[in-house]
Amino acid sequence: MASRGGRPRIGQVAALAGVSATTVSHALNGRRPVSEATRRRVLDAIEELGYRPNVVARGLRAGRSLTIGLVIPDITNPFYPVLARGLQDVLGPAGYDEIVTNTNGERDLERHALDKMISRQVDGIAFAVFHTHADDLRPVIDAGIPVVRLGGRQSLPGVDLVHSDDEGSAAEAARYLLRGGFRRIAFVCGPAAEGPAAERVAGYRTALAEAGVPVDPELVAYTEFSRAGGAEGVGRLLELPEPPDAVMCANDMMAIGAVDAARDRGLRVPGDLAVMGFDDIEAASLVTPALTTMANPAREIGRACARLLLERISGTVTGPSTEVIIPARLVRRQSA
Amino acid sequence: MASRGGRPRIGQVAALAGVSATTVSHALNGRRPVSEATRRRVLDAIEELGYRPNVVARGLRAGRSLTIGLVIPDITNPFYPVLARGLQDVLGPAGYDEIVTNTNGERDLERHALDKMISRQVDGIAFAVFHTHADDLRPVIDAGIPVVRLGGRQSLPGVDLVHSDDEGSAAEAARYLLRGGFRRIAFVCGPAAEGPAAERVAGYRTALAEAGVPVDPELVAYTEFSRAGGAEGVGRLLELPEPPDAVMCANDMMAIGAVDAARDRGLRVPGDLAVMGFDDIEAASLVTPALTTMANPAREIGRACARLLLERISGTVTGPSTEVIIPARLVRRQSA
DNA sequence: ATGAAAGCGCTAACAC
DNA sequence: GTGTTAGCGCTTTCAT
Repeated sequence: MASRGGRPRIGQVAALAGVSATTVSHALNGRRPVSEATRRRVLDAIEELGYRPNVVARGLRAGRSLTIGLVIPDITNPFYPVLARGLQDVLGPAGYDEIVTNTNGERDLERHALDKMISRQVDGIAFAVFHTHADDLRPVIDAGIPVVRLGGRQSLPGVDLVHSDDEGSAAEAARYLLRGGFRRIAFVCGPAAEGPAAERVAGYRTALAEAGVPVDPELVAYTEFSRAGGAEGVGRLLELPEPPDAVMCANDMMAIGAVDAARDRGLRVPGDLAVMGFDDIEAASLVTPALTTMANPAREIGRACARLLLERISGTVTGPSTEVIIPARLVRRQSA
Repeated sequence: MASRGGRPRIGQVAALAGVSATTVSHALNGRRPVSEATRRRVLDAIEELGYRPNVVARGLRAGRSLTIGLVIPDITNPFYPVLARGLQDVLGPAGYDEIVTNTNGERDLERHALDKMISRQVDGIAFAVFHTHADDLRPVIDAGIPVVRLGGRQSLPGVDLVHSDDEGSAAEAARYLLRGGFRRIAFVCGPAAEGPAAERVAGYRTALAEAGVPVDPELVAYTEFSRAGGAEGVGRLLELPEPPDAVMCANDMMAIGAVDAARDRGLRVPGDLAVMGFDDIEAASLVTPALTTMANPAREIGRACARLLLERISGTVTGPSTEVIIPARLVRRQSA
């Protein structure tokens, strides 16, 4: 009867209260009536022994673990902690805990992490990965575990998708600049306009077109997703015969680089060149001038993901793949 | 025999391979010899069925969950993701996963999180909290779960402690400034010199004393742990009859505020006033001038914590509370 | 309103 | 080298 680590088990509580384990169980989760007197004795016994139900045993019996798995490239990347928190905002109150695994964006580790999640009997998986093919998800789907993919675009069959509204928020950013009177608005994006970057470029084009501003292809610079990349891209744009008066960057690091480049050439930001970023990383409010940017709604994405997961787990939602798109928020600061 | 969610269980593998469940088990974790031929058949059956052992059941049987709990105030605070990653660096290869809970620094939630960890049968707990008293840890200790406390100073009985070397690193920072020829070195710390702040002030004093530089009490400013606080503290210091030529700040946000204050007064950094931070947050390298700072060794702390936990779990270490102190690293950039 | 017994999926004695 | 049996701690029929 004595259990490992000296932890009391349900039988000891039952013995002390003079009832059966069954009754203790029901007193605890109220699935059938227990007389008030009995309940009191049980509760007292629990208190006295410091009993805490074994969630692992309960899970084994019930066929669910009250655990969800979060599979991400690297928790150290500032986007993911916020995402994780958003998940917990919703999952915690529902009684779920979250187990986190980093994959470094490597496909082998992603597959391995997925296997581990199955082994651990998680009730749902939130995953933000790049290299996973539909094949890799087969085992998870077959195991009947709901999966929500975070970010990315192409939805896998049987997998829900939550991501930010890249196109819409780029359009919103562009409209903000247009309202500010800027007319030669450039866009500094990554090496190739694919994935989110493509959406953002599309939104930018849409907004310009709406406003009747011609879209000059020369004003889209392809470069690296880094501070140096941003500086380099803006450097090239500023050498154009008709340089831009405003620049939208695909992320905040690039925007910081853009400010560097402007400063190096003696230009004032936003006086001579307005700069907008994307994401609203912590540093965005700390640099000088503080960055005007579109806040990446990481926390909202996490929450939406958690809600979807809970619905799938409870069977409230049963249809085919769902796609949830979360709008980004404009954060006005000094750079634009 | 068929299991939930269509997941195959060990019995099905056994049936397909024409052996007993025991043999499958041993083929899998090699605790007793299995003939090569049998092993092959088992492995083939596993492959064919896509079998993945149920870690929950295994854990129930074995009395360990291969899970450790991480209890922190808020994963959104940039220190903790790095810590979590450090833990995983060591825990992952050892087969452990990490379940993370945020407490918002509230004592009730901390207690609740600890209870949850016991219920979930975690094999160890890493916790970084403020309001937990020894009493709150009683249940965990009684349950025989190893606990390592992260940061903080006073070690609780039966609880190991890992933290950064605040005193030593403050001394190192001060020595760096002294080597740079600065002689009137100020320190901007939090509201009261308690906890880590006190250690840092002590290290600062030690280094000055070593160098034969008089320690002027006026040069220690007490203020808030924020950007505004840093600006305010430095503002006061600069109004002194003999203002400092260098300032050490208790964290990077305050250092950024210190730079603000200097700039507002037309002072150049580091020309007129050298500024040093603590922590090396991401923004430290992004602001202008980039901050010279003492890097908070969060990842190393996480690793050390994980090592300690594993040793406690395996029983390699059995003595009384251990204390591990991790040195911080000087990161030279522009501000000093 | 309460108990006894079976079983979730696995592994560790204890056989042979 | 392999199988049978019991049991980890819990919840849930099925009885009473």
